[in-house]
Amino acid sequence: MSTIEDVAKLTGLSRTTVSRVINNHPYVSEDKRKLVIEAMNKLGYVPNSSARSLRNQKTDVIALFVPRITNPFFSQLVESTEIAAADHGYQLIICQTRYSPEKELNYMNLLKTKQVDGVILASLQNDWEKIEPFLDYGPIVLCNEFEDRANVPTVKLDQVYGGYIATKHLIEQGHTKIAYCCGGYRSNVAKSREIGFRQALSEHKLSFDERYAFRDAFNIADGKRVFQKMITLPDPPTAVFTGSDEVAAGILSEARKHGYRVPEDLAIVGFDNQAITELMDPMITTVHQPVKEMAQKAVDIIVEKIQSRKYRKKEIYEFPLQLIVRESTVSKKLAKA
Amino acid sequence: MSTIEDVAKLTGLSRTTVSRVINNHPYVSEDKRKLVIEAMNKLGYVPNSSARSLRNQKTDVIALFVPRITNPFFSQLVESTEIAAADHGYQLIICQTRYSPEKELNYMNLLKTKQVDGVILASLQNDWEKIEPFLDYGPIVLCNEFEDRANVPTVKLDQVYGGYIATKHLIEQGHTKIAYCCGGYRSNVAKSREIGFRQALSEHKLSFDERYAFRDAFNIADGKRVFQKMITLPDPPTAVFTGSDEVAAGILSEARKHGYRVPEDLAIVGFDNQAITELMDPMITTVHQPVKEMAQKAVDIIVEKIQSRKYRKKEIYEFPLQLIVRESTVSKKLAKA
DNA sequence: CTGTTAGCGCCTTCAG
DNA sequence: CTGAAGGCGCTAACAG
Repeated sequence: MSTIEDVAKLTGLSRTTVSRVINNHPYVSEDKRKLVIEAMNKLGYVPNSSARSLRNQKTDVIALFVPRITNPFFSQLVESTEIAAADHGYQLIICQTRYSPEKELNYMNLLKTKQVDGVILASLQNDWEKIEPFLDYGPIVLCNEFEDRANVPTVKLDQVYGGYIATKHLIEQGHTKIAYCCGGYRSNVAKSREIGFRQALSEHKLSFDERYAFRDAFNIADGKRVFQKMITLPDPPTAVFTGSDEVAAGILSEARKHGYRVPEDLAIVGFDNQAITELMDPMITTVHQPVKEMAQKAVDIIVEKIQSRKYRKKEIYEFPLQLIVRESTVSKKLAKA
Repeated sequence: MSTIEDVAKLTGLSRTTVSRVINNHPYVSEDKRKLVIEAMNKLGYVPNSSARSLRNQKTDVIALFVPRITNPFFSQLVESTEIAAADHGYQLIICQTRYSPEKELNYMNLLKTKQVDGVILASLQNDWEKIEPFLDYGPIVLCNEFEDRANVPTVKLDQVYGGYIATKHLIEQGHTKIAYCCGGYRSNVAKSREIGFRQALSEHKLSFDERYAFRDAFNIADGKRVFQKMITLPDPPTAVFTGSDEVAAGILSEARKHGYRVPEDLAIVGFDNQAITELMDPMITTVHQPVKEMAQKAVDIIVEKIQSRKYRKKEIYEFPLQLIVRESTVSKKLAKA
């Protein structure tokens, strides 16, 4: 466990000079530089990062908050964020809030204790007022999730539009009884999709039926459960808009089990364009989200904020969403015609 | 950004006493303790973690190496590891090697620079000889992946048995032409499964047919590709053993597209027991891996090693695997009978 | 171009 | 029960 001092001694130079070599400073003669590098190799010397962090007041680590990493949307986000962060020389700490405000707040202390240089929030469990004070300690960037009151950079997708195009597509297939099936009461992502959903409805003189609304569907099991409930309804819907491909797949699988034909008896549209959509039979119509671009942008921004040290400015970066029509909404014969 | 000094001044006490309060030391009078806590709250004081790390020679961070986090097996592993780590008061840094030995080696420097207290390797891209020297700097635990020459704790699953039971099951369904379709030439996980595969074969007087072997299948697209190749074979297999549910799903989906009936024309067995196996039609027979238990154990061990400072002892912890029979290997009528 | 010096914020002997 | 002082390893003035 050699230190800079050891290298200095071995070369007969000062710690300063060694430090200069480490940090690629100019004004070091070529021969001394070589001498130092040689000594570092001989000793297997590597700078201690805690010492550097303490001295430089930065850790080169950022934290990414997600509810659960096993949600494929978020694992994609984590993957892309990790790659983008590594490109900038940053390590990534994963914080799974598991939808708990307490856990989220607790992880926020990473910023206060200076264990990370910045935080990317891909989900938000607390009121913004609880989060805002942490801006005293470092930058926060919202990525995916968003919040009107948040005075920070936000990288998001146009979820209203996403809800809109998916629903409009369903309406254009002739459906009038369309269920709404999303997850998260407090999430603005879900709220926006609902706005888009309602917008498409009202544009076509259809009204929102609260009996068709399910707002607690996150995963496959939820999808199955929702299907069960739906079919017990007096006048069941003929189509369903969902907030994730997992939910859509759950509904689809349960529908199949009950002998329902998709899309003839029930049309289903998913969200995220996960791999599963192309695996299911029928393949699931969905909304593609440019996760990679969003993650990349979020990292670019937080890196920039870490340097500029201006944290409290609201800037919105919005990426477009795209409907991908497959078989779960359009009967195969028609689609192939 | 207050420091311990600020708290000391505000209370009129010394830094030492404040430090004692922070670290729950005994021998601090109750009133002074309260005084300090009050002052900390007033100032919003939180200890600086870089300074603590430097002083204490530990970071309370561990690194987890995975090839890619979007592989559902690994995202499950990450999820469980993060939770277990948090329970022990550790943060988790994610290192995606993307199957690159260089990236892996590069991330290993986290140990050398003392940015992390320990490393959990869930995959291994380098020869052990390249990894071993890092044991000078901290503990390494193998989790999932393993290696004979590795002189470190290893938490693994009985992959030989996994390959064996899956293959045996296929044979018992009457198959004699069984394809082997796994990922990773260097991975001992894959190698072990092949051993189990061959073992089942030879126990039933069947021989391994190299034409039926595909060792570069990792994901859905690979599965599709493999199916295409398989059906062009002169005497194509009637069953296929795969190393992951994604590959199995890819094969299944492609088979369906080509009008093959599963399991009648082609029986398929997956690996991992991912959610997708119950979503596909037919549902996929697979091998369940107790990921959560494995992750939990790996964290327990690395935490213990960090404390004990003995890194170079080989210990094997093996968890059992379990065959889960579904529809992709047993025709529905029979299964329901 | 190189070295001396003073901390970054914290904890831990060692003395009271 | 409390405090003074040194140092973890590194870098950035400030002098030469």
